[in-house]
Amino acid sequence: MPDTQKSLKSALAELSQFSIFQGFSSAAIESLCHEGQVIFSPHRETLFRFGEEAHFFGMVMSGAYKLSRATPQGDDAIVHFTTVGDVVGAFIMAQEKPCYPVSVTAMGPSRFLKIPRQNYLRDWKQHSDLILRIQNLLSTRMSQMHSQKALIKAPLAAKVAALIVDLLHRHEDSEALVLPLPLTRREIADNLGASVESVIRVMSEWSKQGFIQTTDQQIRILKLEKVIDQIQKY
Amino acid sequence: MPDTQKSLKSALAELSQFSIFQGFSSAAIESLCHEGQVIFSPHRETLFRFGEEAHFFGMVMSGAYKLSRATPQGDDAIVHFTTVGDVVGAFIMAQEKPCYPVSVTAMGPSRFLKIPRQNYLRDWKQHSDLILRIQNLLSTRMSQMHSQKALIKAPLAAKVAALIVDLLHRHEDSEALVLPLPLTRREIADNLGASVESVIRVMSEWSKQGFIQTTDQQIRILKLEKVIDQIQKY
DNA sequence: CGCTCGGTTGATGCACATCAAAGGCTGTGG
DNA sequence: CCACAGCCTTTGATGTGCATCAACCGAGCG
Repeated sequence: MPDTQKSLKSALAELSQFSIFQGFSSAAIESLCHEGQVIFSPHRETLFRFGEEAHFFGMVMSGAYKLSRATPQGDDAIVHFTTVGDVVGAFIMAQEKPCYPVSVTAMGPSRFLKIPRQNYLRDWKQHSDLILRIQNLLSTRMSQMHSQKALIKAPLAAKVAALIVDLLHRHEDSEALVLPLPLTRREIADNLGASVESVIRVMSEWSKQGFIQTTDQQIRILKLEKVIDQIQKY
Repeated sequence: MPDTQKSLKSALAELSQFSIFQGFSSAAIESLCHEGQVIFSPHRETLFRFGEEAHFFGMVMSGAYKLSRATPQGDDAIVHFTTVGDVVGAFIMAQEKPCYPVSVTAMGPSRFLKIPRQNYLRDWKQHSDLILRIQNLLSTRMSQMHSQKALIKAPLAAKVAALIVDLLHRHEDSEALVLPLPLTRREIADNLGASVESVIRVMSEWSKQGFIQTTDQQIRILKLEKVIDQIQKY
């Protein structure tokens, strides 16, 4: 038995935990993920590249990935951070000859369930509740982009604060005070359209004030209220 | 026969033109839009308001609407411009108690097909190809937001140019050189997160150069290549 | 040990916001 | 019919948040 299938079989129990598969039997999940693979991505490995033809979609099983795009200036703009349980690429599967609209790169060691487009066209498309779940994920993402857009004119501190709060809320356990993904200042900057230095100036001020604390890429929030205050302040 | 139903009946022929209803029979469309109304919105009338419970979704039949959100500073951020054929609010219909994530306001006199949420839950949800079409519209919108995000660090001129080019491409006939909606400098500014004055400075320069020309809110592009150049230039 | 990567700090400059003032145009009410 | 208010556009003067540039430190790593 090839390695990939073995890994899929052994992952079945894990898969049934994810909200997208809630209420599906093991057999149903197995059929939906037929020929799928659990991919291990080391830190900074790129899973899909912007513009490539999209033969696969899938779901983040552990860790996190950033969705990014090259800017005309040559650097990257991070469009979205995907975390555990997020679906990637599913909503372009129905297009004729879909191409990835963003590059997908691991942030820290991560695992991804990679499913052939075939499956989408054959199985997923027909399950209207499956499509609706995907649509809900997509619409959450959309609404998050909207919130971010509402802050364009706000000072940088507000944007950073909003990003932190958003990422914090992704945790299942809503009491958690640690961001669910390793995040460098550069990545924050690339997501907000700011420079690294400016982000650093904002965040080291907060560190001094004791609002947050970072130990190698892990950001811990000490005074959440204070951070939330920054969003409104102007 | 009440006025609203009459207007729906008489609109059936028109409805069948829209891509979302392609391939559906008159009877099918009528059932999908059962109890729907064609709403006429005068300029600047607000159809839905941010945060309100969403009892309706629908489609732009003529004119255009802006989707906006209040910023913490009190002014509005325009999140998206919807034009003819766009669907509004459909992707939140499947949520338990959906609320509009944006306000929807007419730009110039417009018409909107307003459909009760009921219909979505009863009919639309089951038609998986209908959902897929909506998903495609949504994913187009998403990808447009991504492009815009890739330009955050670009100079204002590039953002304005990109917006104009994007709106121009919405026309069925791709040769058209007039924007498909009346657009004030303030709306452009609110969409890009810039100040009115800055937008004006960029655009009046282009007018002087003869790239564009505006006669009461109607923006005509005279030298498309020159405008496109602005996106890359930095 | 040189390399890359992440974080930090200070000096300088610019793109754009802000403020102020004015003119045209439309609708509205006295 | 005129006055007035609101909206859109425009232009100039002034200010500032943040980018940019430059330099340095510590940690991990082949």
